[in-house]
Amino acid sequence: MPVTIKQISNELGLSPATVSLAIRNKKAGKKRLSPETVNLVQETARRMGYRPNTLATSLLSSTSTTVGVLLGSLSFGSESLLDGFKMSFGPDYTSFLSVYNGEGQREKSELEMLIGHRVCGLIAAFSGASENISLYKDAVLRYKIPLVTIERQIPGLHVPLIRSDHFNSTYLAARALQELGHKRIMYASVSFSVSSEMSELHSRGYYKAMHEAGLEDCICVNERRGIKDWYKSGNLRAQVSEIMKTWLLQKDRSTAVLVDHDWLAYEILSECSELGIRIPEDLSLMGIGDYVFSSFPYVNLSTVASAGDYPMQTMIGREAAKLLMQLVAGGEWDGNDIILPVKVVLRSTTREI
Amino acid sequence: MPVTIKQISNELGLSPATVSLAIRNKKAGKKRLSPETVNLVQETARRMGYRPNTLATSLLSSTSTTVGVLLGSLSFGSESLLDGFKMSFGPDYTSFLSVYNGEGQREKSELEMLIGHRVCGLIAAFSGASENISLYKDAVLRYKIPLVTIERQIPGLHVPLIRSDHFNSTYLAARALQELGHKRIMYASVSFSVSSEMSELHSRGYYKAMHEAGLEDCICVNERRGIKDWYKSGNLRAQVSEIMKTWLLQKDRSTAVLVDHDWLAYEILSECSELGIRIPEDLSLMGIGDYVFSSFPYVNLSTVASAGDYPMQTMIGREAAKLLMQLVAGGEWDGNDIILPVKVVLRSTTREI
DNA sequence: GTGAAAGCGCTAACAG
DNA sequence: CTGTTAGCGCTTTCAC
Repeated sequence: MPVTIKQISNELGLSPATVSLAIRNKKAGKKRLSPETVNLVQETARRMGYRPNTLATSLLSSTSTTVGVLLGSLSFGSESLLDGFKMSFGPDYTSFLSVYNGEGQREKSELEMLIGHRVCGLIAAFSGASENISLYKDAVLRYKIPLVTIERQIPGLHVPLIRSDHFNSTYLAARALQELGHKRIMYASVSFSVSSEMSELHSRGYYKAMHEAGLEDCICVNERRGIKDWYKSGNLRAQVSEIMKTWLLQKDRSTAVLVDHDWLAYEILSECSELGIRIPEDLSLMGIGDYVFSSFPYVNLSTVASAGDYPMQTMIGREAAKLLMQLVAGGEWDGNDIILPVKVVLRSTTREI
Repeated sequence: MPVTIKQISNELGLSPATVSLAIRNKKAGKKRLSPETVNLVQETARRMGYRPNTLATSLLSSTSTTVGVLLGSLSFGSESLLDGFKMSFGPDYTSFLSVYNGEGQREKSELEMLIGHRVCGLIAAFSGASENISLYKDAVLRYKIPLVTIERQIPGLHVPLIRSDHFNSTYLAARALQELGHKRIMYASVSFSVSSEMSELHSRGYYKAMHEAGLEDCICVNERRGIKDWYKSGNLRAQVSEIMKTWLLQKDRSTAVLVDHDWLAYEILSECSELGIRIPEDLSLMGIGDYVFSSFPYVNLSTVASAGDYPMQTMIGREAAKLLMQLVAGGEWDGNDIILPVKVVLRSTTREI
């Protein structure tokens, strides 16, 4: 049913080559087509609803304008990430969206599909499944597909990583709390299988800030298996109870709690209101991430935000896509990962002490 | 750089045809290849990192396994929608994600791209820009691309629409409030250019419930231009002030307010806490949508939710993709739109009176 | 059992 | 200024 160049050429009694040139108005070399022909052809093409078959063009030119986006899951914040990608993709590029929902097998098949579609570039959130590393290597080394990663590195493959500055998130947060006069600052984290690098950096930032200030650290780490919907209300309840129990049992209670993630803070806010613990009077609370709800007046959570012009997820998406576009255009990578800066935002869940 | 069948055939001294058959292990007709050949070829293909070029296959077969997803914007809730799509797309399908950010011109070019890529199916949120209708028609009528719409109809094109039951959202909500004993129920809405159909149905549902009960209606509609980030904190402030002012000035104040959208309710919660209006003691508040935050204990908003197994956006995505897959497989559409059922969820922002 | 040839839609080279 | 030819990578007849 699609209209082809051949159909137009038959309709007009011209050769396909002429039609092809006329449609794109290509004055290649010295051979200018007559303006009448060009007009006639373009007019006819429009009338017949002709849409060039990108598949054919890509096949012929061995290049495409499609980029693959491979994500581990579609959850809260993904929309901002995708929005960031869109900001930097050129207007002529389209993107495939692939999601593997934390399944290594799916990650593999989605990646195979993207390679099969001969994407000209790739943005991926690697799962960590070692059996898939060779496929990523194939994509980059054999198929020469420029690859930019987010969230975590792919071991053995030297490609750019774009991420938030996890180390400074906790470092600056702890420092900010210290400056408010807090001495006993607890750090609570819920780690997911997906983010071990992140947790590691978070812990280190916190330690450094505490040790530099000569303060004692107090850390409370919990596990949460299953990344799907982990942030939805209720799914963090057990971890939050654990954190609050730890706090309640402290002989010398911390005056501030710094948590891994805003969503954890939201749950703690709930828990505290049930427990009759007033925030920030009884306890200062700080999150990380600055998700939409944190700036919402009703919540007004102190947190660590992107220091850039957009929310962190958007920044990551934007920078990742920007770099990818450069690589696709043949540019060189300077070899450095992009660590996006953060800043502390003090709102009303923290107080001076 | 990509590995081709020809390379494999050269490597092995076989013909491309044999290799092609062996790779897919196709025993077409009676001509079974010798198992040794099959093994040898498959082994070699694996070793060489062969990935079939989908572009070539699609071109040859005039079919593809890519579906186009065209959205007006990427905002809060889009991730659930996309997740819903993914749930129903077959594992062999990939999707293009196109976003036009409310710009008619962009909608056109993205749609053209999708057609150019010869997607086998299309899910679209039409912008309402009449100049683009003919292109949608071209896609469906000329290119025979099955199309499923979400959010709004495309005038003049008889294709399925998947949406939430807007009418019953307000109808059931108003009824629920009546059952709690409320007589004076205000309905406040912030309408966007994008959603006139929705607003219309919302109003009608509310009216019906009030008139059936013999109660007087009180409606307060505000405009909010620019759909991008309309829900972010602060962007609804003016509208919310207007709504609260209307309420404060009522001679006989409404005991309940029903709003168009949970996010509006969140803002009202903030506004009320600043104004010293207690919810639900002074005023019962009900939203529509049941977004993640509504079920969050700290908010606990009474609202209208999906009556299905998943949140509304996910349901819409799931059902839209499911129907599309049926159409792609050659199935017939029964001609009816899919209106997804809703239910009232009473939480703690409403009280009996 | 395997190979040769044609063609999907398009464009680049080269003739005319 | 326009037409002919060849070929991108793949699969499908149809011969051998």
